Amino acid sequence: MQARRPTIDDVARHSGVGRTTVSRVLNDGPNVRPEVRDRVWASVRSLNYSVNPQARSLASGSSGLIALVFASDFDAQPNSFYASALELGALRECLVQGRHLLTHHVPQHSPDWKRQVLELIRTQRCQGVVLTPPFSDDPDLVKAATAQCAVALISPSPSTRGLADGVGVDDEAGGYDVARHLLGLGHRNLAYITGLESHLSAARRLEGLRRAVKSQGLDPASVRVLGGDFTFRSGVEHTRRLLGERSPPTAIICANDDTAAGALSVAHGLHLSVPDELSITGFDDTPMSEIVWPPLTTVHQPLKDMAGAAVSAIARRLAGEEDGPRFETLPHRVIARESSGPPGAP
Amino acid sequence: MQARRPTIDDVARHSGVGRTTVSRVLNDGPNVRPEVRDRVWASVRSLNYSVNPQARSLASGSSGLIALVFASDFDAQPNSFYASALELGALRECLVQGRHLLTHHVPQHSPDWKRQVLELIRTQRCQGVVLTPPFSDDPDLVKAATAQCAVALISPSPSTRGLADGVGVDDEAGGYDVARHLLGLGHRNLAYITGLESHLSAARRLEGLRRAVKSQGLDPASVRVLGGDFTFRSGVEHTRRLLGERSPPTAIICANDDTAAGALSVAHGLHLSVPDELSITGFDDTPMSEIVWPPLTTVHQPLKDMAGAAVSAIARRLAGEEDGPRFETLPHRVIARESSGPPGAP
DNA sequence: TGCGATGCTGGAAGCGCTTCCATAACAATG
DNA sequence: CATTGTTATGGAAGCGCTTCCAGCATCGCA
Repeated sequence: MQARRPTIDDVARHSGVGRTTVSRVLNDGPNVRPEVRDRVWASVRSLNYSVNPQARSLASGSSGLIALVFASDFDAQPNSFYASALELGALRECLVQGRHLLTHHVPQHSPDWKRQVLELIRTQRCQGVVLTPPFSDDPDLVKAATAQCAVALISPSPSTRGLADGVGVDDEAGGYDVARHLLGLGHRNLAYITGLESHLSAARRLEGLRRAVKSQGLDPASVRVLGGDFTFRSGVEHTRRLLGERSPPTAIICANDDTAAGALSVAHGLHLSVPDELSITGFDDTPMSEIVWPPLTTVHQPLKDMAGAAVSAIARRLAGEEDGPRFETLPHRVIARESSGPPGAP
Repeated sequence: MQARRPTIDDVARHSGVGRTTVSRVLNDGPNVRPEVRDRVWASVRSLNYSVNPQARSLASGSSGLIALVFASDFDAQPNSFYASALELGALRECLVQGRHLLTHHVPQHSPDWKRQVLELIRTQRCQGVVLTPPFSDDPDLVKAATAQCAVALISPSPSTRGLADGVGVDDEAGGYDVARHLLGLGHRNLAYITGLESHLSAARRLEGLRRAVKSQGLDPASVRVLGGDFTFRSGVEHTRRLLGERSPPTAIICANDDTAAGALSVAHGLHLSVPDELSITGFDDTPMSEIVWPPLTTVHQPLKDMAGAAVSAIARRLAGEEDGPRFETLPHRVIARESSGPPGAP
């Protein structure tokens, strides 16, 4: 498509220095006189030179690649807002770190998903991998990945926190906080639609919820818990079931915004007024929570920052600046919107 | 992190053949006896060898990289469902083609966005680039990109169709079809909230809309048109304005699902019943259209397939199998859901 | 039986970089 | 002024592949 591109040797010749010196300049290395440095940069500009990343990777023995792995089928719609937010955050930090991001979606229901993740790392020579839930909760996978490259986990459960660096919010506290919010509004009859069983951070939210209920002097066992899977559909199904019960809950806490949107949709279908007849809350504060009607009360998670922090943890580790696995807790907060209100209001 | 990985020479030694032969086997080249081929594959497996992609790129002089470029700020929420669907489709096809995808988000409001896109292609040695709207509508950018690598456009307007391969639906027909749907329900007072001005395919939808209106014997000029920008927010603002008019439209056609969600949200806020008092339609059929209440009538676009087709067009072109720029039209269809109905119904 | 055509194979030369190491220039020390 | 460091610099050896090309069997056909 075009003429031969200039190489480092062209730059060296053009600026009258050795190839090694050019390399030093390009990599901000030491021991180059300022005037030489300037001369080299001038040649780079005048030749419109840019380093060949492939050659650099080969020579330096490091690919610069960081994989971001999602558990989602190619054919199903992934939890787009969640995934996009993480991807954007990771992308931005990779730019800063001069690394490349390799986004990958692994069908979580395929029998060999672990192998697929590990193969990706192996064949692409990834130097780091960011695992998202529920992959970040799987000790086997995390251990195997750690043997191959630097690993950072998004919202890992306690079972994997000791195995690799991680970032996330305090899920238990998040669950506690939404529950307190609802209890404070006067709700006494709560239900929780969980995420996938394998996704332990959704389970931690439940623990927090129970703690809040107990702190109110209520029986934690009175909270109905239904096993969802983070999808809109599971919100629909479980909400239908809940509202068909003899004494339906006055508030449904959902493990994420998608599920809450499903719950909301059922309420609309039954002509229930939200929040007057039913309060519904989500989790994550994805844009979806402002798109549905009424806007969702939810727990904000700084997803982009989390992904960025994961990438920079990997970068630090590759630079040898870390010792033991470290978990970084980012702040969450309850965002009260219109989907929650006092129970039994007119 | 681990011992030296086996190289092609290790495989050659292990299977007792020359390095060249191994390379031939790995690349499915001709002129290798079946028994030798088997022997080499056996060695590959037993050594757990995998090609070093960096070395391969350098030696073959081709990076295998295809860039997927979106116009969106890192800090703003992109149109996630739209972007995710395209990314997934591109990702899958890249897997098939043995290429790598480089997703990139360029702030469309930065002054040098064109340069940014071209720099990405240049510095990363991309062999192909998939441009999404509104980048796919910019003749300058498309021309410049074509000079550097293979280009495929998502939903290009007529102004860029001749410049590079493209895929998309027939936007004009899509606009025509939703409009016919609404006219068929009895609506006579329509409004259209467009996408960004720079996004010409949204303008084509308007042309179709006008054609439908005219075919009904109405004055195309009677259709109110407001200049949105594809965001939820613009749906909110313009719908507020429209509903504040003396004779508000009975149906609002939005340039995409996000905008329609915004319109829906205003209707809810005003306690307007949708579709009885106001019909609202979207475009794209992203999952969002099933998440909002009531579910959106919208025009389905096969986004994943479009992205896949774009990648494979690039692959064909790189293989030298193409001649002139070709535009591939994929089928669209109106998905009638509950957000549209006869006007003025009880 | 002879001889060009064809099939199979491997040696060797790169691809464009980083990095080890030797060398040169110069400053600092006794 | 000789000696030891320190700072700059470039030569050369790879990194792990692909690919050109030469070499040798083998084959078909006259």
